[in-house]
Amino acid sequence: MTGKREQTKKDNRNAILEAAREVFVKLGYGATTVRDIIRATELASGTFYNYFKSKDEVFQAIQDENALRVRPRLRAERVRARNVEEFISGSFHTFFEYIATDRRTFAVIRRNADTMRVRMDTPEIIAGFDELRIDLLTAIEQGIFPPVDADYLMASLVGVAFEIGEHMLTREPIDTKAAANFATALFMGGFKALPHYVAATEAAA
Amino acid sequence: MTGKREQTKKDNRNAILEAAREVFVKLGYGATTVRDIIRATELASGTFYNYFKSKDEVFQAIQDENALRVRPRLRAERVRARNVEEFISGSFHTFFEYIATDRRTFAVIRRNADTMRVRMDTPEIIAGFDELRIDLLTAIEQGIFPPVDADYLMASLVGVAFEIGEHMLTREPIDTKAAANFATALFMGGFKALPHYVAATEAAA
DNA sequence: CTTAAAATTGACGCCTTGTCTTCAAAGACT
DNA sequence: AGTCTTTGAAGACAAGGCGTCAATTTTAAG
Repeated sequence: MTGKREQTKKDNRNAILEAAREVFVKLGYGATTVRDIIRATELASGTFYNYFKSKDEVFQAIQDENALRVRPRLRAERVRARNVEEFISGSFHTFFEYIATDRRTFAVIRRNADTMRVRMDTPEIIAGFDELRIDLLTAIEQGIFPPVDADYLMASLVGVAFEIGEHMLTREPIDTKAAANFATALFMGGFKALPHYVAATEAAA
Repeated sequence: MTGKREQTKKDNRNAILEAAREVFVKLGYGATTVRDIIRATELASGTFYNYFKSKDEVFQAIQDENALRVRPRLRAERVRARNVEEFISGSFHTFFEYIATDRRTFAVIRRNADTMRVRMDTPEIIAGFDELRIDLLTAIEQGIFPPVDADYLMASLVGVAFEIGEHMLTREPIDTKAAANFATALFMGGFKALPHYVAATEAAA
């Protein structure tokens, strides 16, 4: 017995999310209203607010779901890595393949005519960044990576991934391998030149 | 004689922009309304629309002004460069110093609680990116740079600049030189490893 | 001084927002 | 099965934003 109450709750939430995805792509994030979203469902306007506080929160929920889909893959890739190259190369390949495959989802993420860029501050996405930073620190401790500034390195990886990812999608045909190779080569060469670094807290210890 | 009409026109426009900067920082981009902006001036609501179509357009105008402030400096740095290192290093130093200095302006640019990230698609900013791409292509032609994928390289530079820039601002004290050195080293090392590349159009010729 | 053009004003109609009361359906208890 | 309680969907409502426009003031020109 599932409990009818629980079931409709899930159904309604999904209906709203699905409608939101649809409408965000069609109208763009900025132009869509909460009413646009519920109008695309069978529900009443007041019901929306039982599930989300605003259209922003729906957007976050969608982003979180996206992040949850890629994060485990990225994580697995990094844990499996036995050296720097596998770490970097695996991450880029996975990420680029994801955004190339999941185009429909990425359409929501991507630049909209009247909104900014990627929403990067949802809990899940932040958690993903943190995970990356910790994995980098671990790799440095284990001597897989040279002791560079993990925070800046993370920032660089993220920046390159998103920017190249976006350019990659504008090319025809979409070549995720070429994009990943470019990014990987950049970092593989760059590592050797990076200034070595000891975090302030560790230096004090 | 300046012409009184022209003068008040400029004054009004500036008043709106100044009020907008103030309000965007205070309330965040998403939460501010056109009314909030004009309320922070002496003007009437209708007047706003003689100058801008929406709050979005005001935001763009602010971004454009910002871009116009940095672009010439970046350009000069690149034109002066006699080799790869000067090109890269000069650009990063200039950019990081700019965002560190002009904090108030950057506060508008930076992540807001309820909006996304940087608006990257205003005409001036796009022009700035284009300028960078062209400078890169020129440098490649002149043999200063190896023949790499200029588009991806530009994307990487931009991604790294913005992401590291943001992290840099969270550290105390703010060390623009260290940030620039990190980014420069990454690319200096990375270059040598990048796959050589001939753009499709040129390859066809 | 008169007339024409330009630009500002603020009220207006339309729309969205988030809230709140009402009420039907689901589940609990006997 | 019958009654009571709780949940949550519904949809009306007040508050307030949006963009427009006729009226009015301000500047420039003749």
